[in-house]
Amino acid sequence: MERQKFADLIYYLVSQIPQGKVATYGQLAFLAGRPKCARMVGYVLSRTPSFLGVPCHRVVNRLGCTAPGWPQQRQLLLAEGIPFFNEERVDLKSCLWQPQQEVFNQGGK
DNA sequence: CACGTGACCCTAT
DNA sequence: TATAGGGCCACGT
Repeated sequence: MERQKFADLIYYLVSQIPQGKVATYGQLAFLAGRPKCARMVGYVLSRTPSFLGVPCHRVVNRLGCTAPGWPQQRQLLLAEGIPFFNEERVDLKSCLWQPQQEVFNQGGK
């Protein structure tokens, strides 16, 4: 089941997003080896059972907009200290997760 | 099988 | 930064 593997990978990647940081759908799609499947990432996350404990609230679109129809996401992000420009947008400039940082950490920078 | 939809993204203006 | 148009992929009808 490629799709299930894709979903698992997305869940894994999202779970790696540190608190106080956010990632974009395109970013996750790229990391999952499917740069053109940002929509799939959104689809997968939209159907992610809460019992999996995946912090999907740390995922926003490339403009920093929170998911439509899910106002709670904003509160969750605010609770982690993520600054908002307005009701729908976060300040990606200062909160965007940069996976390479993790690589550097592991490599012993 | 065709068509519409969606928690998206890229390029051009 | 905002809008408009096109592309992508999986799913439901």
